[in-house]
Amino acid sequence: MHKELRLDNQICFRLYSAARLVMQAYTPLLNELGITYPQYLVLMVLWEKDSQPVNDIAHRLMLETNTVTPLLQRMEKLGIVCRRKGEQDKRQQIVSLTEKGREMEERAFDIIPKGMGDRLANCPLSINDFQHLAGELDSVIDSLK
Amino acid sequence: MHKELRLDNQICFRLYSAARLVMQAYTPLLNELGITYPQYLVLMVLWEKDSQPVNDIAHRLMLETNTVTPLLQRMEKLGIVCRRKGEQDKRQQIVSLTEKGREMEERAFDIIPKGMGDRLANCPLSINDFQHLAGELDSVIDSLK
DNA sequence: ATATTTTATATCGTAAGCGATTTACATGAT
DNA sequence: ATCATGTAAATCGCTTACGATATAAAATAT
Repeated sequence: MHKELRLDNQICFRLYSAARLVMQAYTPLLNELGITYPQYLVLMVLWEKDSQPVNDIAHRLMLETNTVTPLLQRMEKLGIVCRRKGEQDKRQQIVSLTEKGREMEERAFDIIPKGMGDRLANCPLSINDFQHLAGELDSVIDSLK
Repeated sequence: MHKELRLDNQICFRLYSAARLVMQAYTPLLNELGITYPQYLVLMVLWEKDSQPVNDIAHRLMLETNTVTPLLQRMEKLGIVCRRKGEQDKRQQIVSLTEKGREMEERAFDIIPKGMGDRLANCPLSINDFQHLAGELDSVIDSLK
């Protein structure tokens, strides 16, 4: 029985569980908008800067294009983004928000921050703790990406 | 442009990315054992306590049985666990390690801790930082599960 | 004892993720 | 200019996740 191999000693299991549980907390809120968490991530990327090629979106999210392409195809079906061939580089697909996608930012702003605040109300961590956590996660991310 | 909706301000995106990147770091190591990360989690549960019903494994991993059942079916095909009906309660499936599954603990011990240590060598966090991170993640997990 | 409800697991459908390969276009080399 | 190399997306196959539903056995109610 090796203590290194005990579940309770695994930082990765904690990351894996925390990520899943936080995504689950988002789910009912995102359902009101009719989107999933990864779709919400794509929207945040596009709200920040509209009309980007698939590759840029994938890099920003640290995902492969073979994950992002089908994601964008589903979002196109939902009518929240549109895709068109790049003009200088015809290999690219430039992804842009539709009017519906743009309008979702206000709705998200009304629903998500408050909703997540409520869900994390009984979490004992302070704003400071969360900032600290963010920094530590950034260290892990930077050293692995 | 709402700063609350910026990707950089999202603790959840960090958790999601860190979890994926750490799993990716495990992948080449687990490939040597011929298993995936969730399968490794199941093995850790069974190495700790062999012969458990599906429900107990699912609870330990905070997963639903409809995730764990197919996972166990694949592991059975790989010959690392076996499943048999519960004797007192015939609804249960008792999952046990095979000889192959039991032997994998030593191989995992030879490969995983050292391999992950190497991969995180350039991560600036100390042992103390990791313990602190573990505590903060536990707070998030406890308040959401 | 029989009917109702709960519980344990399995099945189905859909959306991610990701390794491997393919296709179309662009870029650089000769 | 032609050919080789590189790059952007897309496609394929497989494994998670998870909501919803089904099925069988157990527990409870009447």
